[in-house]
Formats: sequence, structure tokens, C-alpha cells
Amino acid sequence: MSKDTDEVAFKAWTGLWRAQGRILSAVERDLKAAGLPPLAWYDVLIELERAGEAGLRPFELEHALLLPQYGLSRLLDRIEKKGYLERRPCAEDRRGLNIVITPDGKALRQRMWPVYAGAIRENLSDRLSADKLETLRHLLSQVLTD
Amino acid sequence: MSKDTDEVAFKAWTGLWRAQGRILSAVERDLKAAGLPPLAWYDVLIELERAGEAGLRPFELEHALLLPQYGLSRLLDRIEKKGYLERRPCAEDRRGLNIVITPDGKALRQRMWPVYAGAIRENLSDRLSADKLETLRHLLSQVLTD
DNA sequence: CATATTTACATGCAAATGCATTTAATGCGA
DNA sequence: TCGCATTAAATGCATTTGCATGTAAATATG
Repeated sequence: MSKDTDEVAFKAWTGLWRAQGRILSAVERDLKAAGLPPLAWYDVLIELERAGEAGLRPFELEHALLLPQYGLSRLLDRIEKKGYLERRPCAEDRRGLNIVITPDGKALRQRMWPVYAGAIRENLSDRLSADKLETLRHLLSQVLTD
Repeated sequence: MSKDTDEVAFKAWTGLWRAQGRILSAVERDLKAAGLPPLAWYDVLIELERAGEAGLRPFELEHALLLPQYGLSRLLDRIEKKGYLERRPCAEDRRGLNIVITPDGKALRQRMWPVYAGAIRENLSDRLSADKLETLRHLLSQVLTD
């Protein structure tokens, strides 16, 4: 690998970092401005919504969201306390839980979505052609393979 | 903007998020494993090193690193306490400071670099051809213009 | 020139995060 | 089936972050 490649790679990395940071900040700012909870709540709720009535085990959410175990445990505490999800004992494994979204949770997720989508549009879609977006998506999926 | 574009944009965003998260986690993990401080210290130190003897004002660092004002203030506290930088009163503006790296700070930055670079290589450069890296860099720079 | 506004940086306090450990149940090998 | 390593999830404690506000100096306004 040439020195040049290292340099380009480093610039790609800083771009990745800054772009992600800028978009994420915008999303969080807009959510807060709308009186809505942080993005992490959305991620939990959408996963639960997709999982349906059976819900998900914490370790599944952990894997899907790339959160540390203790981080998820406490995130669930907070969301549960507001009534957007339920922790149910798990029949098949009594160590475990089934996390299930409530109707309020679904409603909250729906209110969050347009704010989230708006920030993505302003900060990403509006700045790159459809083709380039697709290229970006593809490159990043390659980075993430394994 | 078509619904399809929105979908691709969203996937590009999640890719951006996950790729950044994965790489950043790897960097932090490797730094910690090597007994070195978090990446944020590197960012501060490299900026200071580039700024030379005159150092930088906190608000300049803040802008360069996209940190909130109070976040930077406390990051500087921690780095200063370990002796890697100095806060000097600023002659031109007595509200301000000049932040200057120490020799120990330069040495620390140098020790951090190979660990940092290694993680970028493993998680980015090794997964994308030179051409694709350049494309990625270019796309991200477009996202960041303004 | 006096006073109001803005800018630079710090800090008290509450919330979130990271780390290590705990509790409890499962599975596995002897 | 007993004992032990492993897995699921929670939690105490220290560190870090976020938010609001404080202090002090510079700048703008009348």
C-alpha cells in the first residue's frame, strides 16, 4: 500500500467522521427542537416495531444497534419508564427478556420519523445526486462487509 | 426527489453511521489496548503541533474539531493535567488563551499515530481499492461543502 | 464616554457513559 | 447429575457529557 493511498484513506476517514458528525448533530438538534427524544430511541423503536408482537431480546437489539450491553440496558430503562416499550419475561430462557413496543411507542416513532428524514434530506440527499448517493451507499456497504 | 432516492439516501446514511462507528470503535479500542488516551487527545495534539509555538485559541480548536465549547474546555483540562499542553494567557485578548503543545505532548502524539493509522488501514484501506477510496473521499467532501 | 451587548472561556449540577462486577439461568463435560 | 464455564441482563461507581449559567474582557451604541 502506497503512502498516497494511506493519505487518501486518512482523508476518507476524516470525511467519514465529519460527515457523520455533522448529520448526526443536525438530527439530534432537530429532534430536540421538536421536543422529541434522541435518535437512539428511534433506532430501538423501529427495530421493535419491525419485530412485531414477539419483540426482541436485548442481546438482539444490542447486536442490531451496535450498543454495549450496559448501554442498551439503561437505554431500555429510560424508554420503558416513559411507557414506549415493555420488558416481558422470556418463557424460553428465564435469564432473558422480550422487549415489546407499546402503542405509544409506535406513535412516538411515527412523530420522530419526519424530523429524522428531514435532517437526512437537508444534510445528505440535497447535496448528492441520486447516482452519487447510490455510489456512496455501495462503497460504505463494502467497508462494512465481514 | 423520488421515494427511491429517499430510500437510497437513508441507506447511505445508515452506512455512514455504521462505518464511522465501527472504525471509531476500533481506533478507541486499539488506543486503549496500547495504554494510550482517547482519539480526541490526538486531534487536539495534532492541531496544536501544526499550529507551532504560537499555539491556538480554544475557539479555534473548537471550530477545527467540532466540539462544544464546554467539551473542549474540559478536554483541555484533562490533557493539561497530564502535562501534554499548556494554557498561556493571551496578550492580544485578555479573555483568551493560547494553547500550546509540550514536548511530552508531541511525543504522545507520535506514539498514538501508528495505532491510529493501523486501525484505519485494517478497517478502511484494506477493504477498498485506491480508486474507491478516492471516490469515497470525494463524495464525502461534497457532502461537507458549505 | 457611559452603558449595553457580545464574545471568550469556565463551572455547578444533572444525565449519560464506561468499566467492572453481580445475579441468575443455561449448557456442557466428567 | 454434579460442578463449572458461559451467557443474559442489571448495577455500583467513576468519568464524561450536556445544559445552563457565571465571570471577565472586548466591542458596539447612543
